[in-house]
Amino acid sequence: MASREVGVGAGVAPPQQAARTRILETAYDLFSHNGVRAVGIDRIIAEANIAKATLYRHFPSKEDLVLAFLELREQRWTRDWLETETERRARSPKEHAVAIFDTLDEWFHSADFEGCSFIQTLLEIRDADSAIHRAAAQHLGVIREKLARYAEQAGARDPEETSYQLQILLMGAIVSAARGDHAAARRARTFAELLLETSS
Amino acid sequence: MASREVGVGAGVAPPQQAARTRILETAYDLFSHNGVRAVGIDRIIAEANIAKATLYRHFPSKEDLVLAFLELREQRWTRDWLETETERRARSPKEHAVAIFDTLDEWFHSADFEGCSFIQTLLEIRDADSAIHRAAAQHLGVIREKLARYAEQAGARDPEETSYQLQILLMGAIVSAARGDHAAARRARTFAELLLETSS
DNA sequence: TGTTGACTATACAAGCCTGTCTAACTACTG
DNA sequence: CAGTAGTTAGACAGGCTTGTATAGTCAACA
Repeated sequence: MASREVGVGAGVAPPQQAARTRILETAYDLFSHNGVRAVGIDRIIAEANIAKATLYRHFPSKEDLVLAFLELREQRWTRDWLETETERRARSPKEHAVAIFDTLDEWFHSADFEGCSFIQTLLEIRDADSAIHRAAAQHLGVIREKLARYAEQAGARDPEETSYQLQILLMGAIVSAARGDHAAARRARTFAELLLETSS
Repeated sequence: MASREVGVGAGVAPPQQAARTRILETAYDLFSHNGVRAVGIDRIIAEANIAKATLYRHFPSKEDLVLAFLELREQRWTRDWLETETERRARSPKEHAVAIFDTLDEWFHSADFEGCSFIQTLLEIRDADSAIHRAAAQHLGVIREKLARYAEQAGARDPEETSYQLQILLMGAIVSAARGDHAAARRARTFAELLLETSS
């Protein structure tokens, strides 16, 4: 994944964006590996080598930083990785819904499997009124919509219902992998094939 | 759920157990609804109406209290509720594996659906070497073993493999419900029926 | 009746948390 | 050359965190 620009600006970063980028990159790394609750502002400041005032200039509160992190996570994890990799793997749009579990399989076997930040954040910040909780839920909603398109391409009779079922599989496999089940994606994959055979 | 004895002692509580029980009851309520990370010792002390020294007499550290909470959670949630209710609902052992999703359905629709403490704790405390993380993983393992027995009773060819798949469904449904999907258990149920039809 | 053990209340240590503020430095810009 | 905006380092506030220590209360029991 590119470590230069993060979709905040376009093209070459104006110099005043360099600090912001460094902050967000560090937050991305720490939040995605440890959860947003376990990582404090001070640690981000230390590892990003910036001053506290600089962080608070770019992100008025930790909540703002977390929301920016989730946004970036959707770009990098959901779009640039999960979707891109899945659509690259599949030989036809019909196969997207199953190929997504092959993508997961590769992830689960990678050295630093860091888990799903949306699920983790959703559970960590449980207040349903909080902007962070709602953002995490919404980012999961975006994934569900993508699954609905995949279900449609696979010829599902009820793509909406199938997408909810696929997401249950997806999230269940991720939690199972976090528990130590390295074969979770394979198990979920055979499951998904069964679902699509029956519901199309 | 009984609010007197908590399986710590037997029968009538010796007077010196009263404080311990009050601490553990309060911790159970707070931890299960808010997560172990979000709840501090001070809050437990305040709500249990006990002195700080009393808490540290019974539980040398917060980690000990969390481990005791997870133990109690297994007794109450896994055994006294999930298993008991599932086996009560099923008309025969063959139906256990599907009935568990009816039990979940009732849970998801209850007023204070608090989520699965084992999943939440597993994700909150990510250090795989931590005793808390390992305990949470192990309590999920106990559930998987139960699912293997249910799969066997349902006539699954490979009860072990089926149990892993059932747990992916189970945990996926729980996370989906936490996201706001009230129909998650119903969706998972039809899914489980499909699995058992095919794999037996 | 005197001792023991559990409890209460409260102060305190040491550290981490978010967030504000000051003061100085740097680099660009009019 | 002066002004402005971004940055840096660090102090500080106020609160919360886990855990320890002190001192006093209460009840059971020998």
